[in-house]
Amino acid sequence: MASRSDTKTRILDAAEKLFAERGFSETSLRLITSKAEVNLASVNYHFGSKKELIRAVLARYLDVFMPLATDELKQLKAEKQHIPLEQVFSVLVNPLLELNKLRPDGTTLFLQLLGRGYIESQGHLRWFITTHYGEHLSFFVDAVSESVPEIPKADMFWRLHFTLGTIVFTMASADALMEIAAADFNEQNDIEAVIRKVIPYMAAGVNAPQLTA
Amino acid sequence: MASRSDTKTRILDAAEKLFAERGFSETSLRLITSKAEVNLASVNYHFGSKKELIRAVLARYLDVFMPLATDELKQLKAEKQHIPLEQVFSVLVNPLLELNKLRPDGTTLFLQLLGRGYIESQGHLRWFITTHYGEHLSFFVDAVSESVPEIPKADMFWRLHFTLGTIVFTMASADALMEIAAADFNEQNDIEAVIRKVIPYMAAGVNAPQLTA
DNA sequence: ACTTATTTAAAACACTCGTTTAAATTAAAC
DNA sequence: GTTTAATTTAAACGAGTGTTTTAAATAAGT
Repeated sequence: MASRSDTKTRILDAAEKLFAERGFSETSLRLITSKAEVNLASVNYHFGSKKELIRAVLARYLDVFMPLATDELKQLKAEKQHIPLEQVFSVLVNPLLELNKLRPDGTTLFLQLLGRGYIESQGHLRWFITTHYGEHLSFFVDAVSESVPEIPKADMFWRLHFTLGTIVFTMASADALMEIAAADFNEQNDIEAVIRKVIPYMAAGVNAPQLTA
Repeated sequence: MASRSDTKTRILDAAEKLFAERGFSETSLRLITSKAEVNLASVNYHFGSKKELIRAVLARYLDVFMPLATDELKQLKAEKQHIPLEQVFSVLVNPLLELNKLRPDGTTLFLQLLGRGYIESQGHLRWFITTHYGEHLSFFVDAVSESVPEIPKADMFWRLHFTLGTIVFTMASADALMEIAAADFNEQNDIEAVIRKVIPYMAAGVNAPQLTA
């Protein structure tokens, strides 16, 4: 069983699911390998260490998502010179939904993994993301700044991190929130609905009026 | 050394600092007790278990903060009938800053602990907070709803959780963010400055215009 | 077909964790 | 001052962790 190296894929598939659900440090290699039905040692054989497995799990999505997002943004910038802020954020929706074609629940998994990563990581993941995808990131950040040029760079720094917190936390607990919304308000949401709910919130936040003491 | 039961306090003081810095599950009892200069077993003797220690650390702040916040809000509601949303959020500022009188860096520690709690907790902390301080929480939530009555209950549910994510994430990484802001923008911020930056963001987000596809 | 390299397998290693036990110490009660 | 209770201490327990090692099985190269 487990011919050739779909072992690697089996590990990645099992790992991403468990990582998204319970976080990185709360997920043991033994749990991953038992769910993947592979041998414990194969993780270290194929990935070297748990840290590198975590990076590999994220890279599988980032390698698809980042170029897609950059492409869409470039296309939009070619069409018109000034882009409303909300539209900059909306540029991310399609690339995110593309991930569902990559794997079942790909969008949710990716966003939750990203959330876990930013929350848990003691640097190694932050470092990995910024050094491997830094250009895509700053391209996006620049586009945001151009959309609302009246906001000082320093304030923009803070507001974009607020935004990061908003989506990261929302996605890390998206499953629980969707359940509650279903029970309390008879709202049957999927991840796309949540994304479309959060975008106006973030756009309004980033573009908030200042010095309103 | 460590006469009577300031052992309990020494443990709480050391624990809250470490919990805020590195999270609950990443902080071992051995690290706590060595920083507190007490015996390892004293944690289980005084608190029963690590879980109960975590709850005790949070309760020490919540018991002060929650009544203060409710009082301020009640006072404001007595003064005028309609309160602008931003003012409802601002009600939390003074109670938060009061915590600095309780202990050095009390405000930062509390907010970071709260962030860690909401991120890490597999239920036991969420349960603890809602059952012990649920009345204060819903009193605040109701005040928010009254400030922006045009927003449907279901949308408000989502937006308040977005808000929770914003502050929780911001506070959990506040130290790192303040360092970056100092290096990149020569901004010397303290926790109060960050709070005052985030409030307009959250208020604008909660009050964002709808269906702006 | 035989050899070489790759992959899988089972077991052990070395370590950390929260918790418990039982004895020693300190404080309180009378 | 003696007895009783509360607290501190050192040591061990048992379970779980990521990683390494060694040998067996499988696939590839020639």
